[in-house]
Amino acid sequence: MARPRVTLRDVARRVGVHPSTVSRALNPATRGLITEGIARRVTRAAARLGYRLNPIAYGLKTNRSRTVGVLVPDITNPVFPPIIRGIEDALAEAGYTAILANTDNDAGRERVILENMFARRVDGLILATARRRDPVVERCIAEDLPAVLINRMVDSGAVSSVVNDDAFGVQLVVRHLIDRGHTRIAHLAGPLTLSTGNARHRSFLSALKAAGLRNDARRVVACGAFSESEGRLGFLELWRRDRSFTAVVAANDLLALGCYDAARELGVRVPDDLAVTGFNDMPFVDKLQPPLTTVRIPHYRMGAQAARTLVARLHNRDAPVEHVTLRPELVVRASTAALEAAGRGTARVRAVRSAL
Amino acid sequence: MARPRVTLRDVARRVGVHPSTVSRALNPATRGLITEGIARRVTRAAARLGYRLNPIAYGLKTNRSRTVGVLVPDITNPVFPPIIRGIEDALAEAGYTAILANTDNDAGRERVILENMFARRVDGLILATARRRDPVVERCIAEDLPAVLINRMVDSGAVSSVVNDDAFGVQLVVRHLIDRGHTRIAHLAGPLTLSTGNARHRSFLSALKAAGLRNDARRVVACGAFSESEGRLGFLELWRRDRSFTAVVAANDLLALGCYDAARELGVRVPDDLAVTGFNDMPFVDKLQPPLTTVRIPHYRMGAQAARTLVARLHNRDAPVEHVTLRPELVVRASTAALEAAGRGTARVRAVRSAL
DNA sequence: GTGACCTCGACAATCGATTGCACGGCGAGG
DNA sequence: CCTCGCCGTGCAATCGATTGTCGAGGTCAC
Repeated sequence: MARPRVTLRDVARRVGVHPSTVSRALNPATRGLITEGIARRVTRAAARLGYRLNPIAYGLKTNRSRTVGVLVPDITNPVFPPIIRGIEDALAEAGYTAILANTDNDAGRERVILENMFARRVDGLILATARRRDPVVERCIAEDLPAVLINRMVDSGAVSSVVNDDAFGVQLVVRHLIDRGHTRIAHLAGPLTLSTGNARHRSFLSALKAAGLRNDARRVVACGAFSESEGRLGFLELWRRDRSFTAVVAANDLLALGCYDAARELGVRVPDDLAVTGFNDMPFVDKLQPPLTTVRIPHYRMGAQAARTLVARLHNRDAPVEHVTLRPELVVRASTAALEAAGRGTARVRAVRSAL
Repeated sequence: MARPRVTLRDVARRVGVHPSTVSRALNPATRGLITEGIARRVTRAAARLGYRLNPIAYGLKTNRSRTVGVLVPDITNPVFPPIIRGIEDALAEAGYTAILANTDNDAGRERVILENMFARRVDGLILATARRRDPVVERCIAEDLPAVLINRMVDSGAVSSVVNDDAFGVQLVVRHLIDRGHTRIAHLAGPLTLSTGNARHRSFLSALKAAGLRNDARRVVACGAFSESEGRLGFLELWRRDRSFTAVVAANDLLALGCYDAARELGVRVPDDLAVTGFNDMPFVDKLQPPLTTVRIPHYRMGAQAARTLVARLHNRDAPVEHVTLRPELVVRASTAALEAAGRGTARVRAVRSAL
């Protein structure tokens, strides 16, 4: 039997005071208004009866739901689960609950979901879906709903965000490749409409420049999406344009996977003929053949940080906009290893090419 | 500015009727009580004003939250995201929202989370965490909270469930191996305290029996958890006991991954010396070297089905307990391919072994 | 023409909390 | 001893919906 829940009145009756007194005694912010003795008796009685605040009633009265909406493109993409765990763990700590939704990067779906979030009276939003100019973000600003972006940013910078230091990550990769003797490095960029794709692309160009390498426009292809199939197509396009590169910096692991596919089709061997790097360090990329050199992003920490930033804003409506950047680390694996040891170069690549 | 939301009273005022009339006109179940003409005017006005039911107020009054708790062990485990998507998509269709929580298989955490779910007044629970005898499930029964189990079952069968047909899946795998010429087949079982580990183990034994193969107890090892490291240890134990088997049926993909690791350490080649099969068809196991033969479980459909079962129960409190079983399919890849073609057998395995 | 019945919608209570306001009692100061 | 002020608590309104009850008005039969 669902025993009836204990309410404020029950506690009040038990102690012999008015419900409002109980409410005040139990609320840390107003507890000071109540005589210490009574407050203690209330607390004890509440504990004994097993009183729990009814969040629904609380929400109705205060118009706060202690609930946060979390929008991700697709939870099935393995970068998001750790982010989500980070968010949920940090939110739980502050007494908030997450409501998750997948947008599939579909603007229509996004609108519906957003509508639903508003209806559910979420106190704030964490968005992993932002485009560089984003209607959802603008709506949040217009409606004055606190939001924090994660993983991506909007160009205007008007909303708090927690992102990976993409520039630093790309730098790590490029330096690593140069250390391995590469000078002709191609880039398989992500969609330039996403801040990640854009930032990594720009960072790639400046990393080349910083190393004194010339930038050949033929060696950069932007993919339409962060997916394996787009990666494959992108690599084929790179290859069609010019085959003189000895390394590819893919803007994320899925694109790198596409490179593997295309390379296999073309008979190009990784890493003997070509070095490939990814970005994200998704689960299992260490199990690929060869294991993928990539950049590990602190996803869990990013999630937790985003949640904390949002909670801070929720507790203090005019906390300043904050942009947190977390440092990634390079994970070297066999897809780029032992290059100079093999003493290989263009000649070898040419041989493969003619064998096609 | 957060414009004030439109309420029932606003609509009522606009049409010139009482709020209760609006409520009834908008609720399909009670709409019949209202004259068609008024009902239409109300509907139109509501649409024009952009009225949206306030779920908080609704929840307070009806003691229903249109919210469902979803407990999974760890969203980071790649089998769960598709399940969760299935759940959320199906729930959304019925106007419900999921609240997700990760238990980490920790009973203490589970209790806290459950308490929180009760406090949030979830209308029902979907559990992917059930042990064969489970306190959470018992609590749900005691409190009369509708629940549906997914992926796992409880021994008592007292709660609805949606599971994969593990027996059928194991049968597919064993038959496939036998077709490939294997007769000495080992089994790396999961924890027997979980219904999946238990069912797959039992099915393995009966599949052997059905094929007229003898069951050698040395060829079965139960792992302590569904993890790569446990899989590795389990395989080493199998190997220590007896090396005459030519194939391993792992109870899930992570265990199979552990087999790959151990095999590599021992110098055993897959599939040339040993066939390995998994279970689940996790993302990227097709990228392993060699790609893993495994059983694909319809995770998304399971999630969706679980949600629908729960919603049915929510709409009709005495819907019968229901156990749905979904059929998996065999995905043949290189980890078991072309065995008989290689004409290999014990002799070859012996050779490898002596080479250690 | 009148009474019984039925239909439709208004009224008001309610869910469980928060919070502005009023009030009673007490201490201090004149 | 009276009054003023303040402190601590009770009172009651409120958030936005649902729903049992009641009454007004219309219809129909006698």
